[in-house]
Amino acid sequence: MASPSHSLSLHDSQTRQKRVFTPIDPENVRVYYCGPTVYDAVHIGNLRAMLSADILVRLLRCLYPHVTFVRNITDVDDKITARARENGETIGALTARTTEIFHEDVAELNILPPDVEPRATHHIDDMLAMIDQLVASDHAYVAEGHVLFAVDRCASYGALSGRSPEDLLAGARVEVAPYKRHPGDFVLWKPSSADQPGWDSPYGRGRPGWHIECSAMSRRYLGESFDIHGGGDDLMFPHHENERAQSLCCAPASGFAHTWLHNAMLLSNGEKMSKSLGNFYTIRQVLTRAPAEALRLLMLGTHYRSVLDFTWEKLEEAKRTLDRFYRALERTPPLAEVEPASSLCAPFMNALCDDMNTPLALSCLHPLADAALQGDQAASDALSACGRLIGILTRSPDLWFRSGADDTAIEALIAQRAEAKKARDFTTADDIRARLSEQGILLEDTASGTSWRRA
RNA sequence: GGUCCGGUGGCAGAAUGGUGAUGCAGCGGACUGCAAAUCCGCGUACGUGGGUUCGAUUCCCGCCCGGACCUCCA
Repeated sequence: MASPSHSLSLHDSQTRQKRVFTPIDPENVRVYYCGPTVYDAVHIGNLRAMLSADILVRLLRCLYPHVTFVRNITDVDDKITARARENGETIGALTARTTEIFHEDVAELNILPPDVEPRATHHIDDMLAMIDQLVASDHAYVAEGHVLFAVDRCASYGALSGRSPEDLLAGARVEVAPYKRHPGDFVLWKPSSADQPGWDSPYGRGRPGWHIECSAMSRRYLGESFDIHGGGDDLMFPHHENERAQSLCCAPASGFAHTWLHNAMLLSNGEKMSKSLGNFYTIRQVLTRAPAEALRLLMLGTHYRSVLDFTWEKLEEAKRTLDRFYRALERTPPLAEVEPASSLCAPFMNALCDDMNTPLALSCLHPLADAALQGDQAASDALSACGRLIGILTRSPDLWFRSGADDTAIEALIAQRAEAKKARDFTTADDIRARLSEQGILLEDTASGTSWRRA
């Protein structure tokens, strides 16, 4: 663990203030993030929330002895039902397949798995128990086979997203169903037809509404109150607002999530990256242009609460930055088992502890790389430790610079070129270098000989 | 229409009521057969109009511009 002198501040979306983070139970910090709905591969915009959570959890693990991180999988949803029908596959096959792709994608970005990854379909009983409770306490009502949450029975409804139930009518995009008492009321349980997934319940065969799953699963694994709940900005309303209302009405004194974290959106050409606009990239598309580690660094180069406009230029720049960092680590290899407690890491840690200011933290890495390039062992150790803390610089420089190339053939050409150089036949030498360059192999002559790397 | 966030050098991107980080790109130099890498040095910015203040990029108000949300969303 890092020195206890680092105190973590986080910006809480509900109070819109940066506050010193104080865990409910310092022995077990509890975090919940909303995970994906598994009907399709995620795009790199979706991964931003996963990465924000990853940085948060990695940091918390430095500061506290134990962290429980829960991130759900939504595997029941009308989009899933529709997609499975389009694809001519079963819902189970679709959700299993896309969950696997999701796991591969987050692993590519070096996003660590959560401690618990509950699936909605495994917690229908928990959801129904909560729905029963809400109906019994008159926070919800049954109408035409639906169970609806009554927003006007929750005094603080709207407190998270900063809107009143009346405000919500202004947008006029609410579904005004005749069975709703208030247009803002939302579904906890809805009836399923024979060709829709459904579970038996006191309200008939049906399926859960979107929001209840997170209330049920966070309660199951983290309790009625926990430390941090996070997700993308676009989840703040309605998803988190509704989740909060459900949970608080079940446990009014709990406070539910003490801190809410919302990351801003990833843009593409100045607009939110989204499936519907078609302006998205998957991680596989990125991998054709740069290692996933470059994408990770790119994303960390903007604060999580600021919008980030994705461009290929930024990806290239991130890759070059990693080239330099890895070169520093190659020049002065870090000693094993270094801890981020070194005083050299203090500016970096302070930046991270200030509401996860990753851009500022990254700027602290450059002087370390400069020093490591000059042979400074402590700087190299610190660079490696800081990098690992945020999930970069985890591989060997050799792997970074030279993986996937045919080193035998390259070494042979380098030997040929060395002969040519010895004979001062620079035309041949330059020709060999040019040929390798076309294959993306870059030669570097040094006093001790020629080394190569992938460009 | 409602709610909220933002506008910083060529680009990206932080901090800050008082000499404005960092990176990339650019320019000059060292090194090199030439490169690459590395090293040294240099330049350029607070959307706009007011206000508060000894002093504003920072705080407040108006305006302009951009983005997000307003029951699909990371």
